[in-house]
Amino acid sequence: MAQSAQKELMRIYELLLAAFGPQNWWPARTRQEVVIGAILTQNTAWKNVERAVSALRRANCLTLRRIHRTPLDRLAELIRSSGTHRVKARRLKSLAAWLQRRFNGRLEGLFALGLEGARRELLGVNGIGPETADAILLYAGKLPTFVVDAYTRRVLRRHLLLGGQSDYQRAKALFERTMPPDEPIYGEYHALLVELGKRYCRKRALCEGCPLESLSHDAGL
DNA sequence: GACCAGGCACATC
DNA sequence: GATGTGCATGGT
Repeated sequence: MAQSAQKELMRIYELLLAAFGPQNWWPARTRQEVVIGAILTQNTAWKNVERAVSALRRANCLTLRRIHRTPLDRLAELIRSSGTHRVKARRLKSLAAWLQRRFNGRLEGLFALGLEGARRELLGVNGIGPETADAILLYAGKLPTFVVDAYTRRVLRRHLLLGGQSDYQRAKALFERTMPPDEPIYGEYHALLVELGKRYCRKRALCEGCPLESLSHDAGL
């Protein structure tokens, strides 16, 4: 089973890569921008995040140090377009304050703890859950941790690689058990799954034309 | 005018 | 431990 799951996951990866091409995530200029974007994109379409990032850039506020020094209300106004802006402003502030306090404002200090240590630290910060933590570790820290989102779980269930109660950890463990810990591939794979979801997972409709249609267990997403 | 988007925290059962 | 709800804007 482990062997076949591995083949299945690699097959899915190859099909998605062939269909969509490399996604080259994360779309950001700096590591701090990745971290900020990871908070802003929570439950939000990326297009709306881009507006918020642009506003932060115009305000010269696209680092955690600057965010740390920006008043909450001002910050919330800058990121309004990303939705739940008051919540996200609080989360960005708590993250920036924590990084300043704990690592003197430097992400290097965090990532130097290694994957497990840095992950534990991040999960202790208000507003950072498993998915956001893994996105930060993978795309900003270049550490090989797999990012699981709702689409990913749906794909795994659909292809019978996971049962009905597929929580975050189970899905993540499945990928990391069956694929070598390769950071570029993990990054590309997650991005491809998001792209798949965006194109074919709307409204639970059967996914006609989905690149995974040819796979045995696929009956739509 | 619904419904959704690259979630998370918190309350409740 | 599972499920429900608030957060809130902009696109379809």
